[in-house]
Amino acid sequence: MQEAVEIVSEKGLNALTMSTLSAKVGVTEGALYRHFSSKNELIMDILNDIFLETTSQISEVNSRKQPNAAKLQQIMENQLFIFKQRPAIANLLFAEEYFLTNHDIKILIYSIINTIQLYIQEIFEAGKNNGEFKNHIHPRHISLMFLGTIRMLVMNWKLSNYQWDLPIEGQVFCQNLLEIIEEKNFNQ
Amino acid sequence: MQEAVEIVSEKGLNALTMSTLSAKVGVTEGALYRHFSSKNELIMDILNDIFLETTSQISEVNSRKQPNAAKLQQIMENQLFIFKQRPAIANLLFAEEYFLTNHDIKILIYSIINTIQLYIQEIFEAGKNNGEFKNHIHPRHISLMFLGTIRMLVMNWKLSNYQWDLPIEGQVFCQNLLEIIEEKNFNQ
DNA sequence: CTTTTGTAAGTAAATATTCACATACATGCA
DNA sequence: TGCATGTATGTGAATATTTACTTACAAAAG
Repeated sequence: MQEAVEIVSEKGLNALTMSTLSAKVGVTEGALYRHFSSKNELIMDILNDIFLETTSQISEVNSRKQPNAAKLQQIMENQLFIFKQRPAIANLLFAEEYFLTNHDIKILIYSIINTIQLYIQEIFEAGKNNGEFKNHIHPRHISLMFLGTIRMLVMNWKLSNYQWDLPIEGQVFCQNLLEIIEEKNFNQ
Repeated sequence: MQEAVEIVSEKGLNALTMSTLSAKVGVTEGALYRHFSSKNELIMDILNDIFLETTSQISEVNSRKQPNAAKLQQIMENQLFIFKQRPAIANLLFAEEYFLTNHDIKILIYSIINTIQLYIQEIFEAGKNNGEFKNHIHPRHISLMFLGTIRMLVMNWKLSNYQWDLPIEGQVFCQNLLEIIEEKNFNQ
């Protein structure tokens, strides 16, 4: 699974075939089928790992006692750091088109993104309730914009051939968003 | 080209093969090669059409004499309406992964998205300069968030099996964003 | 001795692309 | 009008390659 993620990171999802994977691992294709009944199962296992890793990281950040603005900044930083180190994860999470034909994978990606969005949404909700953020923001909308920003950043970063630092740029964006929605006279 | 777009709209980018396309058009595969030297050329021709259509529409909206907020709303509405009617266009524009291996197509998609973002950015810039939007927004950041929101909306819409109306939901999001950045005491 | 894990060599289907050949049709010429 | 010629457009069959996956058999390990 690690080698598979590496292939996707380096050469994109299309380069991940049972043939290239077996070559990279150093076994025959048949050997792969001893461990994964199909290529889809392999991908779904990887997606499940990503799911667990991501949600555990977000909920860890969420459990810390600190302003909600700080939580959001840390989540974006963590997430972009992961994408920076293993771009494959962005490829897989945002490749809904690629799996349009496969119902199971579509459902899985859907639930992953949905879960992440709900986490973010709750943070905005909490910040709105304790007066940290302005009262007229809509947590559901802002959280989707938050994720959309991450996605667009990653896409631009890739299209620019990784010429700038993803996490740093992400911090700038996050600060800008927070500036707009933060209540000026808020004190913890 | 129209039939190709339809295939992508209905069954995704992976379903677009010279075989399926020729079957849909009602000719043989060889006939397709009388008009397009390769599959990539076909896709690039389609992308170029999308490019022209999109930018002409945006600049038409931009030339109207009206508040910048209204321009943004109209652009989002137009764009989501196009995506609603021909989801393929979203597939193609946002399929950077798919074309990771093809340099020409990557460059083309890059320039399309870049151009669109610059248009949006200019509108935010104008709104900032004439006091319509708050002074501390960053046009480059906001425009990227604007596009990210559109993209995320389209993705959610697809993953939800088109269960809600895309343009209407887009309007709600747009109004929310504008509420946050609009200067309250602004009068044209 | 049984289960796990591997190999080598296949499979059928799909892929983009090409080729020799056929038809349709407009234009130019007698 | 009647005929030749060139070009655009199509056919049908074949190409080599790649794809995910399978099967018969062997080694290894507990």
